[in-house]
Amino acid sequence: MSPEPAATTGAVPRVTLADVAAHAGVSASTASLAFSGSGPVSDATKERVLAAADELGYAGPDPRARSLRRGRSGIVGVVLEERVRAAFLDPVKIQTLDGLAEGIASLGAGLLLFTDSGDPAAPVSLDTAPVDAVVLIGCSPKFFRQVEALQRRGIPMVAIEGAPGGDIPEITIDNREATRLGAEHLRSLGHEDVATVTLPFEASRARGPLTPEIESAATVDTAVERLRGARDVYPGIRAQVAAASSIEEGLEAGRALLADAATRPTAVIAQSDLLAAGVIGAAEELGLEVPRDLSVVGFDGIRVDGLQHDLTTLVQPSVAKGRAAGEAVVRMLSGQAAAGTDFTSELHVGETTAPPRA
Amino acid sequence: MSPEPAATTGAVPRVTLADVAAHAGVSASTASLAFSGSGPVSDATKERVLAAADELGYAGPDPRARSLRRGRSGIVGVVLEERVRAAFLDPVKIQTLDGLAEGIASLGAGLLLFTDSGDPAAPVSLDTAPVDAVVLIGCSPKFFRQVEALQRRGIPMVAIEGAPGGDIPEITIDNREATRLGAEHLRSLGHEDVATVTLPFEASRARGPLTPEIESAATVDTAVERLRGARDVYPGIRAQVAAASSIEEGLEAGRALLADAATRPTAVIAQSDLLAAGVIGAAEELGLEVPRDLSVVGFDGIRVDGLQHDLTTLVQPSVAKGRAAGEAVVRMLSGQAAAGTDFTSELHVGETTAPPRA
DNA sequence: CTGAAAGCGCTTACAG
DNA sequence: CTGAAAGCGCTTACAG
Repeated sequence: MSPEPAATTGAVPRVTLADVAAHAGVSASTASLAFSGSGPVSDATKERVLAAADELGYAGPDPRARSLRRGRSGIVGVVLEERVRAAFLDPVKIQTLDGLAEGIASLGAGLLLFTDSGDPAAPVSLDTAPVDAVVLIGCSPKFFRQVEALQRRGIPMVAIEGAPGGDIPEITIDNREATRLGAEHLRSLGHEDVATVTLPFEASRARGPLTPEIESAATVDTAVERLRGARDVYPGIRAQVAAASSIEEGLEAGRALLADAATRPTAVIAQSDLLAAGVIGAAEELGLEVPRDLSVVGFDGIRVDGLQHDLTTLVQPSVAKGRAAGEAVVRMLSGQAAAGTDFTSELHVGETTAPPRA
Repeated sequence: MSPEPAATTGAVPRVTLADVAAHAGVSASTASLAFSGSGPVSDATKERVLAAADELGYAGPDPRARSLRRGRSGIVGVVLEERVRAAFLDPVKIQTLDGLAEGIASLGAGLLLFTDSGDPAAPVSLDTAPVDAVVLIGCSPKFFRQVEALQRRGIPMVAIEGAPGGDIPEITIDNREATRLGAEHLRSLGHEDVATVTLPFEASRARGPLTPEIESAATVDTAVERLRGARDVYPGIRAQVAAASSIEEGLEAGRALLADAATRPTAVIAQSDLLAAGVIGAAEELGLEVPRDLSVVGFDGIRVDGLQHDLTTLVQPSVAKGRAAGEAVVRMLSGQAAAGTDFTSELHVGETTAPPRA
């Protein structure tokens, strides 16, 4: 015989606005007004209602009822399509999320995270959650069905880099043009033999030299566009695919690219700052000095924690992207139209690029 | 005269379950059953309802109405008390959040993030959000009022390392004992002259040598407890306070501690792995070799991206903490009692500790 | 400034 | 297996 649980929660007696009104001797309408402050109530009445609430232990209007009645829940959904720990390994995503929080601040709304929980049997379905709007970050078309359902329900949506389908406003950046800028910078320094380390081309995240097969199976636009930008300047550029955006992966790719002195490029275009930091690490392991022996260009413009170099990189407006998405959502919720935005990245010339050794 | 907006959103005509039912020629109850699948409906009827829904463009029951009626919203609130970018700089927090997502997976609930949006005028108030439960991560007592309101409403709460007030189950780890273990390891190797790099002691995040003033104004238990653990073994230990848990801060603190060869300790106890990585970097800058010239102990047991050393550290169960919180929430929501958990960390002896040079 | 009434859209006992 | 009725707890025109 096992003992009964010591105590159960949720046994709090439900007090409703009606109870409070009755206790205060006013109508429910008046009590409601006293709480919302959105109507004319005499101070005396208001105080009486608040006192009654206090006596009964009433904690304010039930958000569920309020949201049904008002048609708004005060919640904005954010879809990430990865596990929390994977999504937040990417500093750009974190900054974007931060900007988003800022962009919707005026709504006083919370951010409801939709991620892969690791339990395939328990998917939180986007379309049974009480959201006022949804922002998709880096999502694949696999959400098409749910996206469609949300659109039918009139829920405003915005996508940040991804192709969720539907006619959803998109927030994008100039991946190709920006990378081309970085490549041109290298060419203007005199580099002829340049290699690139790319982001994964698809979810399976193969690692190694880029093959036509990998390229034709690509689902990640960012990697493809940045590669195009590099090819605009160096058409036959050698490419090494990383399995993720991390220093560790950059190290591995860097080793693969730099190990053989005979085939060693004089410069590397990394598709992210983390990858660039790894490439620099690999160079240092081999006794190479950056930028004297190897030039390295990154992408993102984040501060890589612990990296001592001032990295030459394409600075993308990560926070602004999120904020723009948030502002678009706010606009749509107020009944206005909202369009996407295509942001521009800037070349920051730091101290990791220089002319090649003669 | 400015032009009208091109198009407004939200103009979708609202289709309700009643419309669908009418269209299918059944009652609302039956239509409801057809969607929820929780009652006996003939296949023929079900199909008719679904077909009607399709024709009318009905995307399924409105989550707001459903949550009012059912008394559950399917949302678990997570309070972080920082900006998104600050909170997610900490790998331990990310892992904890990941574990939490896992722990509540069976609920099929989403995680509603409450963070500082940067806009003080627009605080998302915890107590007007439709949450079924709330998990506080590293929160200060400043939430006491809201916490109380939630308790009055019978909303289950769990705290992970923090002192939100109230009689909320807490998930904690053995900060003091674990650090003591690390210190004992150093002592057993023969170290006499040991210093420590601590986490911030309060929100203002002063940086520099630890003073009695800083210590007495401490609000962050973690830093205090880990310091105590170090003092259990090295009572007069010299302490340098970092302004955050990062490699960069570890570098700074490391430089301060190691620059002067005359006062240089033979070992450093860092209160986080990121700080430890920074201390190692500082040592290497000075031409010191780890562990030959300096032993370094970390805390957390995360993989520091790009760190080449196998760090000696106290491995805390970050993911398990989150999962435990999630499971406690699930239990409470099913009406059972839930207690807190105090987790134990383990000493991992890597390759960054060795006997001091003779 | 206050109250009576309707209704937000759904689900759930309860009959049949 | 299906339907009629009540009600989740609130807010909002509408009268007064």
